[in-house]
Parts: sequence; C-alpha cells; structure tokens
Amino acid sequence: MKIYNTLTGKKEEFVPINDGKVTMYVCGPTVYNYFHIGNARPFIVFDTFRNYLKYKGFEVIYVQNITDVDDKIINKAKEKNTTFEKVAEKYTKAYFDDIEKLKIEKPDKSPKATEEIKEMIELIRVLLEKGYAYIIKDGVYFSVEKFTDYGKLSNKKIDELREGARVEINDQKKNPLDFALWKFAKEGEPYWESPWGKGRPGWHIECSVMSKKYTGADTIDIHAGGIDLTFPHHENEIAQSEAASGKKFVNYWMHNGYVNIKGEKMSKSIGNIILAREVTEKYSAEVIRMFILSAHYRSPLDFTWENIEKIKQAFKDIYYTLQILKQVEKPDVKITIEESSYLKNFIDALDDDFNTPEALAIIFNIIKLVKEQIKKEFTNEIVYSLAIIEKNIIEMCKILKILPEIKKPDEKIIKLMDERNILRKEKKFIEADKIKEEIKKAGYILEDTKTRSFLIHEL
RNA sequence: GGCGGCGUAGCCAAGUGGUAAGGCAGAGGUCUGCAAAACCUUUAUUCAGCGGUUCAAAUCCGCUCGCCGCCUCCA
Repeated sequence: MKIYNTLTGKKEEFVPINDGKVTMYVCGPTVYNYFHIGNARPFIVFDTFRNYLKYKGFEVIYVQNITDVDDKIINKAKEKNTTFEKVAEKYTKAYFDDIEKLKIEKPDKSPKATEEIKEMIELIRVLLEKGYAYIIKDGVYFSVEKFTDYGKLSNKKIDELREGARVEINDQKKNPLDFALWKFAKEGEPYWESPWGKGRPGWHIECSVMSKKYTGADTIDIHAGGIDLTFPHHENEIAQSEAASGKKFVNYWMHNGYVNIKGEKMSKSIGNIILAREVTEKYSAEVIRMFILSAHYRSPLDFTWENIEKIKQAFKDIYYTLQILKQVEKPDVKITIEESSYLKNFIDALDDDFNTPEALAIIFNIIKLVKEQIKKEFTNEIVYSLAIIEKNIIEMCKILKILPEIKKPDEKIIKLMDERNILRKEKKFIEADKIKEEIKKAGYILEDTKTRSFLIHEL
C-alpha cells in the first residue's frame, strides 16, 4: 500500500512501525461551534481510511483530540455571557452527535485538552530544560531557531517566513515564528497552575502530548488532518515532539484538500460555511460519505447542493441494484481477491494512495454486470454469478462505508405484488394498477422484467 | 515576495509515457397491458495555450495564460 507523505512529497510504501499495527492521530475539533462540511472531510476520509486499514488486517489505534480550551472558546463564552466550560460542553456534545449522524466510528481515544494539562506542563518543562523554550512576560515560547529541522514538513525556511511575516506585536519574542507553549492568564481568563505561573496551554502542545500518551510511543505511524494545518500547526508539533524526544515524531503525514464553495475555501472566517448538520438533515450518511469520497482526498472538492444531488442519483443505482439482488434466491458464496478481479482492482485502487474515485468506478462497473444478467433466464450459472456479484458490491461498499441498509420487503407487500401479477396474467389491468398504487404508497416501486417483478424501496 | 497545488466532455471526476475509467445531465431507441426512478446505444480524434524530448505525451521538460491555497485563526 502506498501513501502520499507530505513530509517527503512523495508516494511511499506504507510500512508500520509494528507489524500488523497502525497508530493514527487525526486532528480533531476545537469545540466553539458546530463543525462544517469542510471540517467533516478529514473526519470522513480518515475514518474510511481507518476502516480500510482494518479490512487489510491491521489493528488500528485511532486518536482524535478535542480542543476544549482556547481563545476562540473563551471569546465565544464572553460573547454569550457564559463560561468556556459550558461552550465546550455544548459543542463537544454536538460534535459527537454529528459524527454519529455521519456514521463516523468514534475514535478509540478522544482526549480533551483540559484533561491533559499535567502532561503538557511536563512536556514544556522538558523543552525548557533542554533549552528549546524560554519564558517572557506573557508566556512560555518555543524557539524555532533552536530546532534545526524547523520547516521540514511545510518546506519553508525560517528566514523566508520571516520576510513574509506580519508585524509582530510581541517584541519580546526572539523570532516572530516562535509560538506559545503556555499562555499566562490575563484578568478573567481561565487558568491552571504551572511552575511558571497561572495560564493555559498553547494550541499545538496538546497534540504532541496526546499523540504520545495514547499511542504509547514517541513515533507514530500516521498523523492526519486538513492541508491548512501543515503550517504552522503540524510543523510546530514536530518541533515540540522531536525536540523533546530526540526521535522522529511521525512517519507518514496525510493531508486532505479543502472543501470549496465556488472555488473558494470553505472557512469560518470567510463565512461561506455549510454545517455538517445542514447536510445530514437532507442526505443520508452514505450519500454524504460517497460525495466526500467522489474526489481524491488530496484534491479540492467543491460543495454544491447540485453536486451532492448528482451523487445521490448515483448512489440510488447501488441501492436499487442491491435490493434487486436481495430478492434473488441465491447460494451462499465466498469471494477472495484471487478469484475476483473486480475486488483485486478495487483493492489496488485503494492501495494507491487511497484512490476512492477509482474504487467507486469499479463498483459501477460491477453494477453493469447485474443489469446484463438480471434480464436473462435464471439458470444455476446465472444465479451463482449474481451471488458473486452481490458479495463483491457489498464487500466494496462496506470498505468505503457506503453500504445502505437493505431490507427484504414485508411479506404483505410481496403478497400484493403476487396478487398483481396474477391479475396481470388475467389481463385485469385496472385492478392490477390499483395494487401498484397501493404498493407505491407503501414506498415501493415495481420493476417488471419478462419473468419476474422486483420491489424497490425508493430512496 | 517565498512555497505549494490545479486547469481532462454541458457538469462532477479518475488516469502521470503506450493511444481518454466512472458518475450526473442530455439525445435516440428498447422492453412493457401501461409504466418505470428499468434496459440498450450514444455524447472529448482529444486532455488551458504554445514549443521541445520521444517510435509514442493528457502524462516528461520549458515558456505563456487562468484559477486556488499556505506563509495570520483555520479541517
């Protein structure tokens, strides 16, 4: 399996540190608002990727932080005349509600920043001790110049960054790029005790701490997030972690592209956001996930209601086809990669830097086979072949987590269909059409072929 | 200014050296008692433009044009 690694700018063969195990850290939400569909992209992409790793037989440890104290949360609390804890609590709950609606599996660990303060203080202490950090009037800062590898992830040089940097308000900092490890509390701000004074952690430090604590290792396999986190957030994480441990922090950095609105990045500051919950109100998790996976994860993805509607139409094809297959009496079969060239191609596509659009195309290629076969006489051979096809589609949809729930229609509805077919044979079409109407009211459409009829639950 | 990405049919989107996947929409047709949200066929001699390398380029190189992102909070 190959993964594009931001650190090297190349696709690389994925080799986990420990055989059969993968440690994965995905940057999580800052809980000061409902998350939007742009935020949802990494959640969905990397949840699906985790699922794929599990399918491949890896044991995955998946950690995602919750930033529940920071300036934005504090400001929101002021604005709403409440406490930062209340704001964080509200949106943490909303985050879990929303990921559930999107059928995102809960992370194995969802550590909260406020519950890891002790470890963060310890890490800062080490950095101070090793001379990577210094204390000024408003906090403890990391000195980027002390860390020679600074910029290796985002391919930036300290000097060049300095030129582009804006006017720095804080003239006590040794370098404008130095970032806060610990911020001293101003009047009325929440604080925790520390050896250097009352305050709160800087943003980056939590990821360094949690990543190590919950994977149990200085070096993890995969660290993922939106491309906008590359600099400065991930760069700073590397600096902190590697300065402290002296070891490589992350082997593979994966970054997803933006969700755009009319070609422009969706972001809270621009204000062009569509909340994830606005989308889950209108579309099922499977359709939303398929929409997200319809573009390669590193490419930009334009969100429009028309585009997601197109995906819904395409998804219908999968849904309807699986329903038809469900209504065919078939033998129980097993499929293997060796026997199914479709499955093999599917896996090959995903093994190539998680190429989900290619993988989706393969699903549609198989669906075409169903359409060819379903019209034919149901010989043993055909039925067997349909069984194999169904298994393939289900397997693939499961891997991509776009498998819709397929129920056999109620006995009652099946009876109605049988009755209608008898009436049709007797050429009592008026009565037959009445039953058709009745079936439609129950939410099913009928599809008649030469030899049989199928009931299809409408999406 | 520095760094990075992108430009493939009406739209969405794979493909990164061997002759353009897949989806949506459209057009024509078929099945059917009727019908379908069913099925079939069809839709890029061409991949932003111009040069170059090569037996061979959407794919590699150079230049031009256009769009976007990061360098400040951001998924």
